[in-house]
Amino acid sequence: MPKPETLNFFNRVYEVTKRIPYGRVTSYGAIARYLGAARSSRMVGYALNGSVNRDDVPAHRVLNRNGLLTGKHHFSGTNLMQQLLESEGHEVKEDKLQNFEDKFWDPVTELGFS
DNA sequence: GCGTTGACCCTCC
DNA sequence: AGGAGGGCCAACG
Repeated sequence: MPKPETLNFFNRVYEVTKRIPYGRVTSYGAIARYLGAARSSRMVGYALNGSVNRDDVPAHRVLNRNGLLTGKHHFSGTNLMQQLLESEGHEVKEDKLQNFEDKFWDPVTELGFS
């Protein structure tokens, strides 16, 4: 995360989201904690709403704490988010990612504190 | 500048 | 164990 001061909340969310490795997923709360705004998890989703138009931000790799595809409704197609996840080797059933904890990627743990 | 809104999360019945 | 409700905080109108 370069220059946190000059980057607003949205851009910081983008930076973290872009660093999610292929085949891994994370949660809104994890990103929020990494940004130091543990109570602003809703804003993470709000920010991703603007980033979904950006093709450089893999917003489909961000789920809620239960591994549920809560934001699938904001994608172009209803099942686009699920198909993107399935194309990365994930297993989605009933809008919920299977084996979520195993594929979970915590930026605080993986990237460490900024 | 105030009131509403939300791709969430935690706590309490 | 499961559901309902409140809290948070930044962006939007």
